Amino acid sequence: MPQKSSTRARILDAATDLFGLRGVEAVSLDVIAAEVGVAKQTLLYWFPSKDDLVQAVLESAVVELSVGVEAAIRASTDHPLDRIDAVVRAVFRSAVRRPALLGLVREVSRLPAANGDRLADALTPLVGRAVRYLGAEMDAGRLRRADPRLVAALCYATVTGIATEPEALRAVGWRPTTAELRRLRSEMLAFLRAALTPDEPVRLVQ
Amino acid sequence: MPQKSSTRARILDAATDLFGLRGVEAVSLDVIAAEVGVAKQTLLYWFPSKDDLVQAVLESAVVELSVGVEAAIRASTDHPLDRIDAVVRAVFRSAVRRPALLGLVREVSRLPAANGDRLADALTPLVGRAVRYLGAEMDAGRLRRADPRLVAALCYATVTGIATEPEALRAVGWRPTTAELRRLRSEMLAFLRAALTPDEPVRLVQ
DNA sequence: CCATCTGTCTACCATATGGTAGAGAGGTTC
DNA sequence: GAACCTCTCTACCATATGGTAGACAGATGG
Repeated sequence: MPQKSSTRARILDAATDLFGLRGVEAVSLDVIAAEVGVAKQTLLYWFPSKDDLVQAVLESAVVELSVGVEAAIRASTDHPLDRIDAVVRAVFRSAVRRPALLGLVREVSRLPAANGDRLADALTPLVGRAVRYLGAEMDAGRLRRADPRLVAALCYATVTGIATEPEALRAVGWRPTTAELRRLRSEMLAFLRAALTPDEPVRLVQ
Repeated sequence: MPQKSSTRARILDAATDLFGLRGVEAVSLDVIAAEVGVAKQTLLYWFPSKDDLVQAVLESAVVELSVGVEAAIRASTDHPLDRIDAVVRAVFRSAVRRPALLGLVREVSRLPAANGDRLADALTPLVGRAVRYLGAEMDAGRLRRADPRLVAALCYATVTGIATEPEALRAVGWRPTTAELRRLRSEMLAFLRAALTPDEPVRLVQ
């Protein structure tokens, strides 16, 4: 069934980019169908409703992101600073290759409840695992002591910041080149590392 | 003209919240009108088109955010770490009081060109000023040396991270209380401070 | 007391949207 | 070769959307 997979995959692909870049509610089935070069009803043949399409897009996006992250984790040393670094870099690579992916993540909080909930079911264990990992490394003294959930949120914010900032900055007139982006990423990682490294005198703001 | 202002203001208010939380394209004029308790045509009387309404919402949001930030800057010491701290706190206060505000900012990059461009015209000088300020403070050795545009982006990411993370984390099962949020904010500010403080040995990732 | 102006409304309209019904083309199986 | 299956299409449909036309109520002012 080569034809079958091909059309379905092309629809999923176009929908991922359009949903991620413009927002789920802003993109109509007609637009997606036109982009793929197919009748809307062909689209509805493969995905019986828009909700089904959204669901499929989210699931494939999670898989696409996870694959890169898992590989990066396996390839990294076991020091948490290196591991976090590797994960952030992996997500960054995904985001550069496919800006829509993190756009989708950012989109989650405004999804209709049904889709959002099912996605939450998929993500909760992943986040839980990360939080437990960070907590254990803090106990071992290899990360600055803090609420591990906060650190997870900080990493997430850094990553989405790195990945979606260019887009936002473009809106205020800064159009970074690829080289600038790479440097920006390195500096951002250095900041993250500085923020997470333990045993440095930090003036806490109470 | 008390009646006049009142209806217009109520429309602007409801539109700000709905656009910011659900996205501009996802919210119809009917929904806004119903929320305000007024006929759609009353809304179109005050804002001749949806684009006009969006524009007005963006402008008032920029003003609302700027007022708090400017006040925080005036009230802070002139040390950049304190000043950044004050600005971030001010934005955070705005975001807690009105979660839609940062949602709108996040929304900018996917706005139709006309609105996006006009907003960019309003924001570019503000961002430019911040970047020049950060650069000067780095030259004076009071901030870690880096690309000031990056630092601006980092602060922005931190703020939107702080402000929109709760929403995103709720989607993965963590429902932070107000107290947790406050602590989370403090820790995040400490991280930011640690990342920006100069003269600390930082292991740079090349 | 008439004219005007302001603000809100009811009644429409053209278009776009998500979705249904069903036909037909091409291959596979018995 | 007839029945079936897979895939794509054209033709619709009900609803929702942004927007227009114009009526009506009340204040204002000469």
